[in-house]
Amino acid sequence: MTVKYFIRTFVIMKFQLQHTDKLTNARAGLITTSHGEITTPVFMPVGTQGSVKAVHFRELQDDINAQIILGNTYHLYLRPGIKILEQAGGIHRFIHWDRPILTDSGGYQVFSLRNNRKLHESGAEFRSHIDGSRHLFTPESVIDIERSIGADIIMAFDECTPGDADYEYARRSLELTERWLDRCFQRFSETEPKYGYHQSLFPIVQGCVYNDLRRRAAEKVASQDADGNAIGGLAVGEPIEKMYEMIELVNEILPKEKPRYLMGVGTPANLLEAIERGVDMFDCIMPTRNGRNGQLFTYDGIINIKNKKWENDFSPIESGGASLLDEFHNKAYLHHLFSVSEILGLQIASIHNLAFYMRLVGDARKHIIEGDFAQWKAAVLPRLQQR
RNA sequence: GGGCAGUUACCAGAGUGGCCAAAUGGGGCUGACUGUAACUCAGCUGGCGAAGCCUUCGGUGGUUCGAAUCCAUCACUGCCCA
Repeated sequence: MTVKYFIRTFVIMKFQLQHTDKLTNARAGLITTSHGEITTPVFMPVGTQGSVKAVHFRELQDDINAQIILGNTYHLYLRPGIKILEQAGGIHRFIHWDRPILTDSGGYQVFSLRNNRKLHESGAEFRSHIDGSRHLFTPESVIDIERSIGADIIMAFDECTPGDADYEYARRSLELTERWLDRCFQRFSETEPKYGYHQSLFPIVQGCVYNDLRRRAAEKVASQDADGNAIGGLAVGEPIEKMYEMIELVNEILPKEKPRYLMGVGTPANLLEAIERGVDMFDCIMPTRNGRNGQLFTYDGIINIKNKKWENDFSPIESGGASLLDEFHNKAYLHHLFSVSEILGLQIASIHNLAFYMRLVGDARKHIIEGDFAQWKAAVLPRLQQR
């Protein structure tokens, strides 16, 4: 391994808005980080524990062409732990990924592990899902951990409010998130990156499905003057139309000159709807998890490769698809791999789905630049959703 | 030729008088999955249907109000002895 490969100049993250669609709020942009550039709209594959499940970094880079991937603070803190990550010289060196990385804070685990944690003013007390041990996450400790992990973009510690929360719960939850946000920025300003490159802290808009809460949250987030801003607490049980409403409302307030990151979303259709409403960044486990469970996303709709009807379909996985594997293998073979539980099936399906997501947001970008995004979206949307 | 054990749904396998269309696995079919406790989870898997009804536990014939379960007999399978 050449040392040169990992030497980085210290670049402060910047966002350049390259094109804005005339008919919609869709945008095309360019993010610059110490680990390279990211064109937007961008989809970020999720690599929770330092691995995008079932996908090697070579495929991630050369076939899928992921521009940035995610890691998770809660999971990486539990295993391998901060000490190992520091000894390794940070997450990039540890996993050998030289492009940008973003870490989620563990705020989503406050939501998804809600039976294993208690919320206090000071923070969230988790019981490890692995061994039941107790761990206290505070805004301060989360920033410290994210400094040690060393991602380019780090997320504020929040409570991801469930989509069906009542107004009172949502209000209190938001107020806690806002107090935590101040503490996150305070700690962030008191500490330095550990590995010689810049880190950006993104605040997160919560507020559930309530207009006044979302508006207020967006104003608070906008006032931080962060390098980028995130919208959280969506696609967590609320009706889909509410999600789109909230994105619209929040994006009227979030600064146009900063990237907007819609956390944890979503389906291919969700992505296009959100891009249309001015979102620049996405992550979601859907292409990988659903891929492992046999669901493939294509421009001709959603297919469940486990279904009997693919048993003798020798057509390509996706004709003209984004991954090299799409033409290389046929549906009958992938169906076979799933029916005999071969690991290769999970790999091919994950690679296909991620490559498809990359292609989708890449095509969206292309049409934003060419000026016919709305037309393209209208043509493509019904096909994406058919089965 | 003799002795012993066995034959249950696609497969394996529980059930040994009514609560049995029959446990549980596997397989099969379908569905779900949105900042990943997920190669996971859910439903269906004799037939028709809403309830309910109909046909099943190797075959046949019995006993009994009632049989996968008890008896007789036949067939087949496995193991052991000649």
